[in-house]
Amino acid sequence: MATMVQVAEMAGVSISTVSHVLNGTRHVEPETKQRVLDAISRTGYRQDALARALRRSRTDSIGLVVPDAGEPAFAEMVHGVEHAAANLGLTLILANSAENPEREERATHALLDRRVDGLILGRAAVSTPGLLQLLEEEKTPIVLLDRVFPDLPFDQVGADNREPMERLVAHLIAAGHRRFALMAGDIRVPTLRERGEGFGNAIRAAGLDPADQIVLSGTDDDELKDRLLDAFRAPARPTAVIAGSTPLAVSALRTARTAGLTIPGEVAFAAFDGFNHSDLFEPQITTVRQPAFDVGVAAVRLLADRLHDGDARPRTVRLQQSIEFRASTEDFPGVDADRVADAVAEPA
Amino acid sequence: MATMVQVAEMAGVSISTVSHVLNGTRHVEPETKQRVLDAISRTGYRQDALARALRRSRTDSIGLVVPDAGEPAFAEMVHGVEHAAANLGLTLILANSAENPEREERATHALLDRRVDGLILGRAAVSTPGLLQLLEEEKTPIVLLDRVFPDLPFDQVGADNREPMERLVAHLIAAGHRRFALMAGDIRVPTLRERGEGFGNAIRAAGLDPADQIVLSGTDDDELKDRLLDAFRAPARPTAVIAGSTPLAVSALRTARTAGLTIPGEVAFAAFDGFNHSDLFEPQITTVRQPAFDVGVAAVRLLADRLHDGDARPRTVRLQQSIEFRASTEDFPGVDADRVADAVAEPA
DNA sequence: CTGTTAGCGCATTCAG
DNA sequence: CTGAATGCGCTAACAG
Repeated sequence: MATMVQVAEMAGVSISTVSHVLNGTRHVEPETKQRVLDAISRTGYRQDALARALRRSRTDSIGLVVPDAGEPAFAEMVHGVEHAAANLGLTLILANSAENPEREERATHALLDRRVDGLILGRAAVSTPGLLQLLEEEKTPIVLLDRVFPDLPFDQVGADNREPMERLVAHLIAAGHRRFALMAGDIRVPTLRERGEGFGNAIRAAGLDPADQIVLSGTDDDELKDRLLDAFRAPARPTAVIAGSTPLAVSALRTARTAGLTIPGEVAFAAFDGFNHSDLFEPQITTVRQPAFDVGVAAVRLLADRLHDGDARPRTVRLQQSIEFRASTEDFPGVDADRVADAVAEPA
Repeated sequence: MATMVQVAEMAGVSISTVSHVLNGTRHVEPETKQRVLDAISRTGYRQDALARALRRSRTDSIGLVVPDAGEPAFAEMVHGVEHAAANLGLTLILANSAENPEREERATHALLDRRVDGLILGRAAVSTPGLLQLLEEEKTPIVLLDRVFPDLPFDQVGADNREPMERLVAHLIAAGHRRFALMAGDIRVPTLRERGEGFGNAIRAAGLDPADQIVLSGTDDDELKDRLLDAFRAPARPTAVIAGSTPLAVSALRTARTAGLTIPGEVAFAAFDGFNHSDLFEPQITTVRQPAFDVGVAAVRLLADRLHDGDARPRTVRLQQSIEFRASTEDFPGVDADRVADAVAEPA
């Protein structure tokens, strides 16, 4: 590979001049400039991004750590981040922690050691003390992605999770549902916790008895399924199930199948994040859709702003989710009238 | 950030010694080594990957360019590549060409300029002359991903596309189908071309009349839909539709809906790549499933081998696809007996 | 067993 | 308007 030295020799100028025509950083006589340009194209010279970065102390790259590259929602965020980064001329270094605290810390260090100009971090459900300390001390701008932590002094982007859950549950209550099962999942994850909170808010706001609601939280998928199955087989089974994420939705759907319950005939169903092309398949699932691509874009935007003004006050951006109402919550034959009467008779 | 110089000063040794304890590259007296280690932890020193890479002429990173980061199959490959790269201590620089030749060339250059140790390239449907020339001249190891080009002197990984298509079509023919529609898509893409070829092979092998088959190729999605709709409305409409990719499957399903045809009641259907969790939804779609994650892993493996032995003969690896047979091709009430008789009476 | 030194390829200050 | 020289932070001869 040719270096500036060979270009300079061929053009009969100093490497300083080559550098300046390359970067347009000072005036160069048109004629010499042309000689340099010719030498560049004849040698096929290309700037070495590494050496340039070392000298300038900027890499024009950003790092992205996601907690689960396999989940479609995160894959979409990666897509959005890549897109926005490319638009700014930044290259993207990607790492996946796979919800593993050690991998998360290692990946974060690896990216920082590569001197990324900024880092977008979707934290794992649980982080190492080392990572938390690193976050505190690190000077490189960091944006937290998807999983929003209230008290951290970082720019953060995520979806608004409580509001759509409240709206969804209110909708189902208005349709007559009184007993819900929520597949809440790992509530150490802010996203899932917030969705769970939205659920609680809606139940209380409607004056329903929280004791009638089944909230299944935990990290053991098999156990969640078992508990949901028990609920399905109990005398007063839930008439509506809400899943807080795609994996939880898969578990819920499998459990409904195991229990022999049809959707929406025997149980209503809705999911956050959900499945692609839900409009094409039965059951048509009511879905709270997160603008995952845009969340990624917004993260880059926050990062770029911070790169530009390091002292601005940290911002937390919440993107709105939309609810795609479909048959899975609409076409059920109606809730058992007795049970509805019970629930209404003895509000919380 | 602390540099080796401060560590060396604090430990009372030369930077050379610091470097050697860091890299374990020559023996250091246990006692001095300990002093260095102490100084490192007290200063919070971390190696600068940039400077290290510049000096060593290796970045311990690899580049990945995908043609469509939004397609789930490629997202899975990205996941697989990241996973395998991380296992080898390599960081991943990701770029998306979005099927745009200029972006592809720009991205490839950007990664190469960053001196990635190797590059995994999923080519766009059409590349610039500049990219082709670059590929020819470039010394950095390159592995072609997913889209296999027969005559190129590169390591390549992709799925075997002809065989499963042949098997699928044979299966459908055995079930009585004689008139197919293939959503072939952009046959400049090797993957789609190979799937199309597999289709042709199967038709010929069965002695069916190619003229009875409808092969819809092209890049204009609306036009493909229109032509499929025409086919659906023709007197002798196809009894089975095969989609060569997920986007094509979406188009086909929408068109079937427009035409008011039920699956599999009135038309059988199968798709390559398909949808996640197809077992949970109706219609349950027969799917040719590509091991996308493993394709990504295999690409890294090829690249690592090449990094280790640059002179080995280029290899092309084809991973096998599995066919998930489901109701969409199984439970149709049967093909129109007359038409079957016709087709059998006048073989190609 | 350890230290000194010369670059890796570039951007940039300082001279001219 | 252009060139010479310095150093970003590190590794790897080379020397002792």
